[in-house]
Amino acid sequence: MTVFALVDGNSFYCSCERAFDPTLRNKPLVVLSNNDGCVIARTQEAKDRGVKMAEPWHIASKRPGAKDIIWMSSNYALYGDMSRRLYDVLAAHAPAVEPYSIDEMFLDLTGIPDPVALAHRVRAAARRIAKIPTCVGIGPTKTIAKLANKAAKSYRTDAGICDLSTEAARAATYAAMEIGDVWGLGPAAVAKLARLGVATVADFMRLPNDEVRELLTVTGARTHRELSGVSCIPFSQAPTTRKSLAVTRSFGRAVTRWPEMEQALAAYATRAAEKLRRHGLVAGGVQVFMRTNPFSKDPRYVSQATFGIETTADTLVLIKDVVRAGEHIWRDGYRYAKAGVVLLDLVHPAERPRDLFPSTDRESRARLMTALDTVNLRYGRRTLSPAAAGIGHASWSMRRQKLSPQYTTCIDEILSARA
DNA sequence: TCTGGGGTCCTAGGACCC
DNA sequence: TCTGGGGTCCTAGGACCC
Repeated sequence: MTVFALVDGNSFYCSCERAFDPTLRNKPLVVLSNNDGCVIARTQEAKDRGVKMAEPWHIASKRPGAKDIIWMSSNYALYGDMSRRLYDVLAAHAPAVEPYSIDEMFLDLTGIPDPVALAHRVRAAARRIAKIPTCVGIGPTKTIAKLANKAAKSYRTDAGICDLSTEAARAATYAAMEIGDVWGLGPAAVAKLARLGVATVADFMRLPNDEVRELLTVTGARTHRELSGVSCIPFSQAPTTRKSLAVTRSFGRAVTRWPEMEQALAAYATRAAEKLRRHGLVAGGVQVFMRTNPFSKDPRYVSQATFGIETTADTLVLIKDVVRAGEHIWRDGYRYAKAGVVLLDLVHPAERPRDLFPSTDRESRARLMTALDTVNLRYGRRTLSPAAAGIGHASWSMRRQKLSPQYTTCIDEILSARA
């Protein structure tokens, strides 16, 4: 039986700022996004004053009661550094750590005699050494650990730790938690479930898995299984290579002339190429997009172009290609609010993708398909062969699946089944 | 007036192939 | 008149995450 913990830095960006400026303690504080547009972190004191996550600051700051809130521009170099400190503290206490985001890390506590005691030690050390207050959620799957973390945050009396390892603990908590609190179920899923009268996690668990799959596709079904205690999202310490990389910006002022857009795209392409080299990767494709402001009443226009590039392309060639693609999708007469450059299909230059589908005789291919079906079903995915599943037509993209990390984790299993 | 900047995965459907 | 079945590759778009 697996045991996972999710450690989450409370109001992480704000806590980082407080670590370096103790006068900010006990004060309402928010950290804003680039251009100081939106609120991306809030202390409890700021939450108490009604500031919402991702709210435009020009709205939130005007509310009565928000006058004493201190705001800061974001400092990602600092937050990245603090994140590494937090990682070091966790790695010193737990057998395995998987960073999930800048402020969240999963621990694999399988086989640890007293996970809750360890969680207490981790929290104390994180506060003492990294100066970051944290909450810890514990459960047999990542989704349950995430939910436990949420619960630990909600019930502030609870010492910042919530353990949902046992069925009994889950039964009590699920009835009290809204379905929207579940990792993986967003607004669209919540709306669909509401139509079935599903409001709490307990309601959700009363639905059969097949029905969930029908309603929310394979991802929803996987979440459902995870909540029932079956671990479907594997723990992995090895950092995965990123698959894409983007440089996008909202313009401070609407762009209406091509030369301005051209300059912006050239700058984005340059930054993207820098990032690419910093990671030691090469790209197989590029996407260029531009759009008008979706919040405005102005005529709307959204367009993007995707094209392949030689992985050896240097920055100047990339800029030229990006600008040419941008010119292609540019239309006069619109007020552009945002544009970006995305590099796709990133790989390490030396890396050769493993060939899962060697051209073989009919019979061994059929055996491979059967093996894939088995594995896919176990991981809550739609089965590979549409014919085998009685589904009308093939919409299954082999390429996508090959690149999917979850698929990769099953490679050995598949290959051994094939043998 | 002012509404972030990144990411991942899944589904659908068209073009094309044998 | 009948109009397959199994596949690849690509684009577009939705949904979700932090």
